[in-house]
Amino acid sequence: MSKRRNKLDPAVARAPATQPTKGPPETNRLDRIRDALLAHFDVHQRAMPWRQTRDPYAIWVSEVMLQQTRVETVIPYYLRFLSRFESVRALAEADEADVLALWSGLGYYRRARMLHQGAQHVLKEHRGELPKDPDALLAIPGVGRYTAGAIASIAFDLREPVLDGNVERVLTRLDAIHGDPQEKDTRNTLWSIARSFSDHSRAGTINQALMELGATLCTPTSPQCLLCPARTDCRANAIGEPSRFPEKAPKKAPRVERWTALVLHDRDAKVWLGPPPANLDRWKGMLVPLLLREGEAETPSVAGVLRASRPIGSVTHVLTHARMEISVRIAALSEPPDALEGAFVAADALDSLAIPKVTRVILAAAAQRSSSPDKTASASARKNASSRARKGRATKGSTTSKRT
DNA sequence: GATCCGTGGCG
DNA sequence: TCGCCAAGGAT
Repeated sequence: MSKRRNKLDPAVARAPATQPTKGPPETNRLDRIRDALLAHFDVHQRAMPWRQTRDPYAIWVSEVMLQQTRVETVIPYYLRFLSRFESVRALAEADEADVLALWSGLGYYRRARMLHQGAQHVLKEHRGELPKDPDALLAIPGVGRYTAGAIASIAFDLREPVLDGNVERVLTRLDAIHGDPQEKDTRNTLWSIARSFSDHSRAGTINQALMELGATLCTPTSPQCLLCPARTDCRANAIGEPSRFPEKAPKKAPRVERWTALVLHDRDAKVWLGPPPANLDRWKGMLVPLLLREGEAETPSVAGVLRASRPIGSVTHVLTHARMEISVRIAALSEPPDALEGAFVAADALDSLAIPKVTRVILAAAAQRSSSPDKTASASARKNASSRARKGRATKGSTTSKRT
């Protein structure tokens, strides 16, 4: 009974639920909302590259990239990815490192690894052709209930529902549904309503219209109800506080992780990069500087390099569930450390490698604070570092840095 | 069912 | 400045 629920003020909650001015049954309300959504979507939908194709593979790629990621962010990645991997077979036969390289900067890198495995699954089990059957789609690595419904409805015109964050928000508002959508009962209710919406000859378009509405008008804060095609049928709007829905539980604070990053550079201004340590699965398959978690013993050879290094500052990198406080140290080395997988990499080669943002953040900090930046950073890294120095501190968004 | 996984934009 | 959160899925 400790669940937090935002009980509506009873007096407010009793407000009349709009419409039935002429007493139409609920099925007519559903039809009316669907028609209004379709008419609005047909006119106002945003242009997106994956809306110019019916290739199920392309739509699959777009749906995976769009998981927890905004449309504007995805577009350039999508175009580059499809240009490089034009088919299921091309993706399946690629090296994982190349797939991750094209995913660099997009985040949630497990999506890329699963998509790669998914392509191998489709090649082996379905001869490279995406299956239509929702259950067969669900069996593909990285494809869950949402993505299976999206591919089935958008690529194959099947009457399958989708439920993502947008649809969840739109539906809880339309029916003024209480309870955290993460709870099973509420979730089942929402899937059921989503299914009723998708039971239509234009299911794929309706699904996209629901998502588009949530992304453009029915936004989390300050929704633009006056412009909404479904405003007269929306119960949250009738109540007067649409942004009260959905009733999500507050999020927990991210844990703090303390790390030391050891930036090793050789005489040619190359920087050592290697696989992340075993206790850092988050960037598995990608390349990072030497990273040591606080409290964990280092090998003798690393300890030696660590003693020979000097501190040059710290950076903070914020992720969804963790906040990394990273002490950055640098050391000059003539040869790669023994018994360490990895290599010295030229700064201008980073763009073709599988590099997470944290690598760029650490290298930029090291380049900026190095006593001889001309030898340890590329022109672009110096530019980034100096522009950050001019601003005085934080780079965009989630990362801050400071001198020690 | 709870936790974990990246990054960028915005109010 | 900082918290919120986005076309989720796997474990």
